[in-house]
Amino acid sequence: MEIDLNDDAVTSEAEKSASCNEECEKGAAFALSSSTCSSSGSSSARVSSSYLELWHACAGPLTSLPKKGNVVVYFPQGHLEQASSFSPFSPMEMPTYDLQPQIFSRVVNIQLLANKENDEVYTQVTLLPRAEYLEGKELEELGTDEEGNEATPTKSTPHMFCKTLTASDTSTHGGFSVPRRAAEDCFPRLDYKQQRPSQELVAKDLHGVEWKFRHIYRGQPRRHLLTTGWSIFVSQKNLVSEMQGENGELRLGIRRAARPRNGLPESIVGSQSYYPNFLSSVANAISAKSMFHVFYSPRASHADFVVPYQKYIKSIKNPVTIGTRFKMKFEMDESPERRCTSGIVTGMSDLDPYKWPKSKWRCLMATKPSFHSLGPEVIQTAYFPYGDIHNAGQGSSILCSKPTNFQRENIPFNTPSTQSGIMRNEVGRSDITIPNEQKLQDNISGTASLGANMRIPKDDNFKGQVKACKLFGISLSGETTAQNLQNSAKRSCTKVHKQGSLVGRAIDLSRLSSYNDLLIELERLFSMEGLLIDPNKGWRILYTDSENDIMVVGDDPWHEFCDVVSKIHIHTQDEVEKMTIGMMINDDTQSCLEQAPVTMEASKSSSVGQPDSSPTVVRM
Amino acid sequence: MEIDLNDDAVTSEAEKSASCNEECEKGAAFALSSSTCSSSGSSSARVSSSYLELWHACAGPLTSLPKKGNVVVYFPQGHLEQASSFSPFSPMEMPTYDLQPQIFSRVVNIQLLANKENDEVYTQVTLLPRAEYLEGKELEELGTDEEGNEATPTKSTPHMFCKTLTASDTSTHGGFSVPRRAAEDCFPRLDYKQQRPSQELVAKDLHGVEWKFRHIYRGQPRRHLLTTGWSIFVSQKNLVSEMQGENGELRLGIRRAARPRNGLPESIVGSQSYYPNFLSSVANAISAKSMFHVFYSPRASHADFVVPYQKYIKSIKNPVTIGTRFKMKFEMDESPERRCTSGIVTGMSDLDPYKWPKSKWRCLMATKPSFHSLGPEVIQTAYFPYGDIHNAGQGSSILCSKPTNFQRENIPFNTPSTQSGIMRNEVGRSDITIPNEQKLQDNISGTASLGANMRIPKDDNFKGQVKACKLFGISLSGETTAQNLQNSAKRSCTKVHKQGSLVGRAIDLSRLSSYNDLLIELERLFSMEGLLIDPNKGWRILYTDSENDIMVVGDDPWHEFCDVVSKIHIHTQDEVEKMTIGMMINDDTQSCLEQAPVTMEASKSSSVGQPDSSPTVVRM
DNA sequence: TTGTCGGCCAATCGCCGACAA
DNA sequence: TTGTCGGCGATTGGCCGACAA
Repeated sequence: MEIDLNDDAVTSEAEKSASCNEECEKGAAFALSSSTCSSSGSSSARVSSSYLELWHACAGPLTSLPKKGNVVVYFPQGHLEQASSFSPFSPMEMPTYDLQPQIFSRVVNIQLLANKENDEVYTQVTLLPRAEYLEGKELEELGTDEEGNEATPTKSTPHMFCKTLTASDTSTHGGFSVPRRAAEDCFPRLDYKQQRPSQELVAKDLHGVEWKFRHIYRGQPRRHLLTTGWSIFVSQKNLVSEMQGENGELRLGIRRAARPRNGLPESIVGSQSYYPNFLSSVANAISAKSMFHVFYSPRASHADFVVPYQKYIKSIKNPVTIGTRFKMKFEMDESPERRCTSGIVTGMSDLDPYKWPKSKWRCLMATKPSFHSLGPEVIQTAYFPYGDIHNAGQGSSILCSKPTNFQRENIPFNTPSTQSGIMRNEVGRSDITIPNEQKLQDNISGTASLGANMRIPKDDNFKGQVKACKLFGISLSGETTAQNLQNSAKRSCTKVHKQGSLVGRAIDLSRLSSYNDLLIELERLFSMEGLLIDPNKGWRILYTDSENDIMVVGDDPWHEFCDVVSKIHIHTQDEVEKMTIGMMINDDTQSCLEQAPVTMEASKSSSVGQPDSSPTVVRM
Repeated sequence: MEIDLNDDAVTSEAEKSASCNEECEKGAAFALSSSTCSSSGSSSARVSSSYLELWHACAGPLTSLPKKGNVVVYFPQGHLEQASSFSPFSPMEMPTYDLQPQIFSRVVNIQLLANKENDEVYTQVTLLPRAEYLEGKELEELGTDEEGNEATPTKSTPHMFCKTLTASDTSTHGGFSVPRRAAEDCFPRLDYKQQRPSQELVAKDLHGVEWKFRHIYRGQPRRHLLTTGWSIFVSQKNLVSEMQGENGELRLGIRRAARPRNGLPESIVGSQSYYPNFLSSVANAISAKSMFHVFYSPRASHADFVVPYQKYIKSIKNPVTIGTRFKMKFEMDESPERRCTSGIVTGMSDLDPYKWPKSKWRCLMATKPSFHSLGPEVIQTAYFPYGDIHNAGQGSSILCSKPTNFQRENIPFNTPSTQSGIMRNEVGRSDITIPNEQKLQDNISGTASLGANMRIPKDDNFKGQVKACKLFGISLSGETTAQNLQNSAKRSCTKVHKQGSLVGRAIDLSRLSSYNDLLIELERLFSMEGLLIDPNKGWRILYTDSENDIMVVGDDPWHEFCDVVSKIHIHTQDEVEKMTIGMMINDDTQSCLEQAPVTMEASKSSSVGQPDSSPTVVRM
């Protein structure tokens, strides 16, 4: 845990602020400012700069937000993805109201908020759909004033310090030891002529709640301490606290070392999980040309589903192609250092061509890596920080070289630009594994890995409908395969629902040994003899997996399918096509299906010391 | 705050239980039971009886709930009313999707839950819209089995005591003083030969969390005390606690003196407040003939918007007319006594004739009085316990005399029976005030009153649309009325409903060992010898599982079926086909509908060692 | 029968400088 | 410069019976 101290009165040490942001990846921020405006509610139109800085200090250095008035692209698919991760409903049960995969909107408002339950920061973004923005719209027409114009704090952030809380700081035995420079820069000056100079500090947290501390300068040698009041703060904030200052008083913020499980308040999570139809408010807003709200937790690991329009257009115009090298930075939960990883894009596809054809969601962009549901030993999924992919040379650590000729097998590179993209990779569905290159922490028994693999289609039944190619990934150390312990199957049978029928059946997969067995058994259960085996009869079989994703039956190896399936669905082809709004089935897309394998090969590590973990190249 | 103590092992003192419920209007319930089944999750199909009793103890004596399988009337208007009370959106902004004001549904499931934030009880009701129930449907067609068939605890509730916590009980200075009778009835017997006999008690709260207490008998004179562990419980539960017992252990529940501001968890409140379109899920469910969920907090003051169908029909057929005298009971926040009030109906109207024409919401029924937002001095609004209005002579305190000639002003009495009803009264809109008649508490500066007034239409613009007359009420106070504890079965049996029969049966699956046994038993129960075994006789057996899915009986291994089944349904083949939403694609596919399920033939179990995992063969 | 209190012992809190990394 | 610790006084926790309502 760390602490930031910021004094608005001093604005000269930009580099200090920057380095602080660097260090404050996990911890608490403590800041002091000297402005005198009254305490501002979160709904107040004017948000003080120190509140802004505090919020960003808590959010972490990787968080950037659009500004009011910016045009952004909203991805309902991504929103749905976030919602369904909390919801008992599968995405299949969440109607999409025929929403377009990309919704161009203007940011009417953006509120920087904090979860009262755990002080985690989050935002409420108010969007006004603007149908007049089209994908083809030229950048010139929009001007470039919005370029990179995100609501990040200014570099000229004044005094602010970070300190990782020590055991002594958080124990009940004593108070908080204030680094000397921090106290001198950020606290009112004490009268050092006294034997034990002291004063009372009053600080506000992100909720506006005041905290009082006794600040004393004592000991031999002398040092600054926060004594009375500190222990209460530690316990109330659950042992992890940050502090910020504002409004002539101190301000407190919190950023915990570990990624939050619940970045959003339960009340908001519930709003998306208890009612599977939350997207209808978006549909309503679009038809009524009115606003809608989106909640987003930058600290939680969900991918950004609101993306600046400029970056979106840039990505469209500069599609990532197979073979593109990349590097990405990310934050580790348990380690103070920033890690980097790199790799090569090996494939692209639509994530869900049924419901969201032509969606650019996660195809042209992605976000921070998602580790929250995993132990430190295993990293399953890697996303890309969307903006940074194309920000090479702008201080970003993401490097985008031209596509190389790196290739393997006979994978064609003819990727339609409208469909190209970077796909996430999931270890759980892998056929191959990438060697680990780096341990994340010595004291962790397992080693962490950024898994990366590819799912290989083995069934031609769905040819032309699924562009099944996946991408790659990268591993860092430790090779523990993700085990789905979540097979909470109290039942030995898997439920099967047939479209149109409220009555489900159940089937014991352990008694079957192949997909063929499954088809025969399903045909028998539903008296559909011959109808499922033959794809021309118009039936399709899908399933919901352990992550609530709707998948096509037959892609995975049989035993892996059995491990992850939670429910099987029998649908008519017509119904499946309804999920596939206007998707073109042609040779171009089909070709992707036929390319199978994937192999990857670890490249040499360029790392020195350790900070930036070695890049890994994956190729197909 | 009060405490209930309940010992399942003793079931003989019904009157004690009743008086306990009487006293426990506010406080905590503490109960001890001796059953030995393992801790049950809230999603478990079988809920222990002590959990049920604890829940009801926490909910308070006025809470009654429909049972699974009951037909109810769902009022989206009332639901919207509840939602908008939390929401930043006005009801006007919440689309109603052209829902009918009354939606007839069958209760598929009802879960008794508790708010983890504050232990307040609430329920999740799963409803399946049943369009075939019409307002005009005769009671006779439905039979009377559902009459008063609410899921309230039985009269035979065993040992349970109530105690209002004293200052000493909740201070940090000491422990909890257990009333002697309570300790003797509900706690394991101590060895009184010892000088200071003591033992450790373990209790579970509604969330299944265990709490341990040292129970000691000491002092001069001797008394029972809970010492070690008590103060932690007090602080964790925020100074107000109740306790209940179950499963061979103690159980803890909480019912606070004051009505909760947040009966529902924030996550659920948020789901209705952040998204103004939550009713769309209802609309979707109706069009898809699928289920939807309703959350309801009996302790919060919202009016019931799910009402038993029978009571609804009764109210329709016996409309309250202007001049009807009534009496109603209600709970006071600050006073342990039950209060009664009485009055005369002076007018009726549609509450919102614009959005909800012909709505019976609150016109034919109403609920507990709503005081939560008011100080003790003024009681503004009075609702009627819907069911009791017509329950005169059944132990209810509501008396319904014939309409008197009571009238006031020149309010016309021409009330169409289809529109007549009792309207709530709101002081805020009153033109006249009814004198207060009784102080509720001497130490309250103001006097309590059940405000009662009348709103007089002053604008003829709405003539013919708004029958604006209101009613009023009179404060009585101090009058304790009889308690009507509805008995309902806490069943070890699984209910079976046969299509076309309003009378359900129950079957003890633990006495059966195979599907074959089940079929034979079902045939015997319903005098259907030979009809179920033979699939060609046109009958099908379905069941509702713990996840509320409707499944075919026979697919799962027998013991797993027993674990997850919550209700068994015997349907005709025709009816099952109706559940299949017409999806004619071609003749081929149609064929599978006609054959549908189901016959099963339980094979002999070949298992050794695992008796119940017998394979089951199903053929069609 | 039980609510409140004084007595009293133990545990913890939390402020201090010493000391050393 | 600052993390940890021993010392130690103050506070609180919490068990006991006395006493009286």
